[in-house]
Amino acid sequence: MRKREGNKEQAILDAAVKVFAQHGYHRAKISSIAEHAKVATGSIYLYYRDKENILLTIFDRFWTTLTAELHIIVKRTDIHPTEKLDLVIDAFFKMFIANSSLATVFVNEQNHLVKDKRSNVAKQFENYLDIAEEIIREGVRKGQFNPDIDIKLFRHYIIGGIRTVLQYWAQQPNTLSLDRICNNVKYFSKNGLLIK
Amino acid sequence: MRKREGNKEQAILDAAVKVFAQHGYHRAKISSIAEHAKVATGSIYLYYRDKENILLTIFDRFWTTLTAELHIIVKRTDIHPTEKLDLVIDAFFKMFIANSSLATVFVNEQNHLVKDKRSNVAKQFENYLDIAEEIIREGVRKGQFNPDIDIKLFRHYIIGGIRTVLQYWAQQPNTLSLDRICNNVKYFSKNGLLIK
DNA sequence: ATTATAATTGAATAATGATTCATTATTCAT
DNA sequence: ATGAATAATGAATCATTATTCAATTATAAT
Repeated sequence: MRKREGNKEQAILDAAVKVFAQHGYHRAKISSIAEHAKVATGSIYLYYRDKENILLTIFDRFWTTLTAELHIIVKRTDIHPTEKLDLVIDAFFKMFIANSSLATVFVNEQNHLVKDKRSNVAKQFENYLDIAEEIIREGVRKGQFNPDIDIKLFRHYIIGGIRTVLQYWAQQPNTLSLDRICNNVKYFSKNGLLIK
Repeated sequence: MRKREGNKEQAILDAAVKVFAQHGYHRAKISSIAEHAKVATGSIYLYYRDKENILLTIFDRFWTTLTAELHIIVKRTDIHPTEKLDLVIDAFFKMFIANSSLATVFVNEQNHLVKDKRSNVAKQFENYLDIAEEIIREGVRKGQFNPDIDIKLFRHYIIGGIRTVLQYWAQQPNTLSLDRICNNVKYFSKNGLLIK
């Protein structure tokens, strides 16, 4: 027998994130991903059924990781919903600190994947939002969050806001501090623009 | 001579918005746009250089309209920055009331276009944000808006939030009231989640 | 009614790039 | 050292669609 040398599966995934970020999914060429991953074009197909499957794998891992972290945060009883919200936002940003290309791919391709309601990504995303919603409901119950807002809308709004500031950051990851962005987002979401 | 019958240019644009919304720009077929617009495939090329040019025209008109309205709002002296912000958000939503497909196209394709810094869409968008920023600065000057927030970040955040709630709406435009969404967005942006 | 001009058509072409597969290379059990 | 068995290669194939263009049709001026 022959053993697989190195972790080509991961190398392809990493390369794909870079190439997808640079050109967008549809313009990204398999041959270019192969080149970046230092494998032959055909080798890609030993690890992934097709091009779409590469993108799906990227998102699958993304949401699986994030959902696991969210679960832990939601279950905690030692902190207030306000702090939980902070932690969720932290966790979200943390995913991108080491990998700004992932932010770009997330921002640009998430929508297309979610559109297909049968896709696993759509389910994972819905599931994530449902769990996160529980934090908001807890905040409302405890009289800390405004009960009049539409929770479903708010959760979309904040995710969208984050997506876009991330993209802004990903364009110049070295001159902008993700920490600063993260803190601003926490502030916006809780306090808005007005002075109290 | 022969005259052009009907407004094919507009018909193609309208059809393209629908088809781009349904399948995304890259999967959208010129032949399908032609079919929807009730013209022959080749006729598209009498009005638009290529496929990309159709998308660019859609966005060009979108931002031109919106920027004109923004100008008027910013210049007003009879209302407070808070109310100006409301009007800007109103104007934004108004663009989509009659055309939910446009919302989807906006949400999905804007990023890709803006990525190309030389594109006119990128310039128009930057210009729009710059003008809108003036409202925030006015609010800060007048002691109504929090001076500690990062304005550039905030403007991306709110645009992103709006984009995403619009997409949420576009998925089921008949069951969700755009008015309600618009009001929530105004509230989120000004007050955030916390009870005062 | 005829002709010149421009608009329109849609089948044919061309380009692109995902996927396949015949071939070659590498590993390991014997 | 040998030869299964699997991994890897990348040029060839195939499918898809944007774009072109020769032919056709409609309009208006004469």
